[in-house]
Amino acid sequence: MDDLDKYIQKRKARDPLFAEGYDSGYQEFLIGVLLKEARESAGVTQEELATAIHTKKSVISRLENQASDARVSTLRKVAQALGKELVIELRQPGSKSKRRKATRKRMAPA
Amino acid sequence: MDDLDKYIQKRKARDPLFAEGYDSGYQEFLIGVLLKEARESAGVTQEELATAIHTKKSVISRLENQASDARVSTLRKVAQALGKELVIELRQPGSKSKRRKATRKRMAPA
DNA sequence: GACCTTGTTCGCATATATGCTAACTTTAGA
DNA sequence: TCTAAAGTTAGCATATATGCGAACAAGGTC
Repeated sequence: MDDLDKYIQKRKARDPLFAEGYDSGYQEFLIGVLLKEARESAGVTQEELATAIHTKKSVISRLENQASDARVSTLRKVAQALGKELVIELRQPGSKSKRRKATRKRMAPA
Repeated sequence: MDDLDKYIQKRKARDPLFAEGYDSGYQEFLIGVLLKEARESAGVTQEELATAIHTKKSVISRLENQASDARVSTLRKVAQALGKELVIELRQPGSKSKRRKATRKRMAPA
């Protein structure tokens, strides 16, 4: 899953809004990343995915990039087309595996 | 979590559409159940929850009962008001814990 | 450079969730 | 049975996601 990390770094660089959103934990962005990651690991283009769910590539791009909201049904359609299952849960905060926060090593004294 | 099971049985009885949806795995219903469960276990009324997210109790009821879709942002608001975290994942189908399918015991021979 | 594939963005139309009010139903307690 | 609290549903207005076409951008290949 290192590709995802790389992608995130890259995108943070050229997309300040994304960086802000990601760092402050806004998840709308993350869903887009999730979708993109799933699509790429499935090895399909946006257009192929779009066709599979009877829509257009512009729609997929918007889902992956625009920070906007999405309906559960939309996510489910995409997930299914990618051979995945959409899972929605309510968790006790902090109860699980948030993505590790790049533990920064202390600088060695100069 | 037996209360949930009881609720489901009860609702299946008086709501055929729900029964159909639930049994065939439609998840729109399940989200409503999830929300209701979370709210009740938090011990708040629909009206209290509604107030917390600056809306009306009718909205909460609709979320919990109507099989309709919902936006991710809406679910997140509700989750947060209940002190929960909304988690969305894409899973390999069958890779986890689907709710156990009421294993029916074989009838004893008459 | 020209070309092709893939992805992004914009603008608009349409579909549908959400916000709200009001009336009704259910449930629980006295 | 009466009452009050809690929940449900219907109808309508509004906000916003989705569907779509077209133009543009980024990358790769020749």
